[in-house]
This record gives sequence, structure tokens and C-alpha cells, in this order.
Amino acid sequence: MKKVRKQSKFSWEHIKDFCDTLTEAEDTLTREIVSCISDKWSLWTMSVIAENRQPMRFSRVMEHVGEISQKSLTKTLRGLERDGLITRKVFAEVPPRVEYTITPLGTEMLDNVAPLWLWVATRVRRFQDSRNAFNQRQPAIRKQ
Amino acid sequence: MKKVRKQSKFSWEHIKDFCDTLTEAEDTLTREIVSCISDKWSLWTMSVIAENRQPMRFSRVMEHVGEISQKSLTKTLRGLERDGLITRKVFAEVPPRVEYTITPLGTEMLDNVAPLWLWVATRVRRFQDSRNAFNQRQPAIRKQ
DNA sequence: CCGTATCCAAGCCGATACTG
DNA sequence: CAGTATCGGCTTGGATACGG
Repeated sequence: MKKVRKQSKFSWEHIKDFCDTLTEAEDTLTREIVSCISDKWSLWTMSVIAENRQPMRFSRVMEHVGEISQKSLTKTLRGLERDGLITRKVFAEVPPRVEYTITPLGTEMLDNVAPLWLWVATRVRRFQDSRNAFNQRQPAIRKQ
Repeated sequence: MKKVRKQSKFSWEHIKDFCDTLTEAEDTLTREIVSCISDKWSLWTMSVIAENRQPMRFSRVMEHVGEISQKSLTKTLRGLERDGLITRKVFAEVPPRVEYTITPLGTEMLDNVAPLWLWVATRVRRFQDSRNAFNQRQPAIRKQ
């Protein structure tokens, strides 16, 4: 019986046991959800909607998010809706109105990302130093 | 003076104030570092090296990580080294030997990612349900 | 053994144009 | 107003071949 370690997994110390209880599908989905925090727009869009404290129209979200294109915003919002992080409500009016709201799950998500983000941010100088040092020593093993 | 909101930022509640103290370069770097957790191999590679508890050769890392290609593993390891998350030690021998070790910063990183990962993993069913429901109702606004 | 170089396919994302 | 459709550039990562 060949033990194939699934790609893209993460397990570490005390969470290892729990991770091992997940099916492969669950494990894959977990990674997908976690990965949204490095999606170019997802996290920022969520925090924009969350901080508004009330339903937000498409165009207002677009204003606040910034330089995003319509296409990308639509795609981002659909993804967040699909995962239950925001809700999308369409009003049958002319002109059309669509309102987006953060869900409790979405708020929880933001609250859980924040500590990690903060940890990285407080160490950003150290990372910068490390990169500078790395770039200054000649690329390892470089021929000549 | 046009206030251009940098892309790809994240700020939320109590971390907002701290994030605002970062320069744009620092903010960008923070996002880059955070993003490594969704890199296909970085996190998994780090946990493999960390759990080994001792320096690990390239080929052994490759075995444990699994289906990764040499090229991707090299690239992943270089990135982690550059950011100070692992160390890379070359021995001038024949045949060549290179050993990788997790750094304290790398361990800290893993420890800080774990809670988020665990939170997502414990809610994975909810995310799955949300996706199923989303896929079953006809795509919003879909014509006909 | 531990890489580097090259080619190539897939996917992301912006710009632009069009629609109910 | 809030999308959809299409194109095209850029990046990412696998496969393969080669090198010190």
C-alpha cells in the first residue's frame, strides 16, 4: 500500500492530529479557503464590506476597494458569496441594485486572519533585512 | 493630492491602526510574506523540515514533500531561505551535500499559521455546505 | 547530489466593449 | 447599475534535458 502524501497539505505539531482526521476533499477545501487570504482582492474586499457596518452596493464597494476592475470585483464577490463569507441580495428594481453584507462567518474569518497578519507586520523589518542580506551575498553555488 | 489606496492591503478593526503605520514598501512585503502560506509548496515544505528536528538534505526533503519537481523545490527553498524562514548550508564535498534547517522565525511562522488553519479546518463542513448550496441555486441573474 | 536552462500549458487579472 | 464576453500580457509550475 503506497502512502501518497497529498499535495499542498499543512500539518504541524498539535494541529497534525486534527488535520489527519480530514478527508482528502476536506483537506483540499481547507487549503482553498486559507488561500483566499493571499488572493489579490478577497481579503481587502471583505474588510471593506465589514467595516461599512451595513449592506453595501456594488458600486460603493468598487469605490472603496480602489483600482479593481469590474470583472475582478464581480469574480471576487462571487467567490466570497459561494463560501458563505458575504451575502448578496439582488433587488428587482430599475436600475438594478445589489447589496453585499459580511456574514458572521466572514467576520470570524477576518478576526482569525488578523493575528497572523499582525505578527508578520510586526516582523516586517526582520524579513526585509533577511532579504537584503540574501541579495547581497552572491547567489549560492553560482558558477564563477 | 490624490489619495491612492494601495492594492492588496488588509486592515481590520484593532490592527488597522498598526497597519497604517507601515510604509507602502513594508505593507507590500507584509502581504508577500503572508501570501507564502498559499504558495503551493512553501508551508508544507517548512513543516516537513521543522518536524524533522534536524538538518535535512535536499533529497530527503524532496522525498518527504512528495510529488514536487526538483525545480519547484529549489525555488521554494530559495524563497524560504531569502525570507529567513530556513537556513541553507552547503558542504564542499563530492558528491555535494546541502542541508536545510528551520529557523526560530520559521517555527514562529508555523505556530502563527496553525490557529488560522485549524479554524478553517474545523469549519470545513460549513464551507462545503455553502458551496453546495451556491452551486444548486441557478447562477444569480443568469438570463433564462 | 544538487542543482540550472529551456520550453510549454494553464490560470490570473486588466482593458475594453457590450447588455438587461 | 451591475454585470457578461472577449482578448491579451504576465506569472506559475510541470517536464525534460543538461552541468559542476
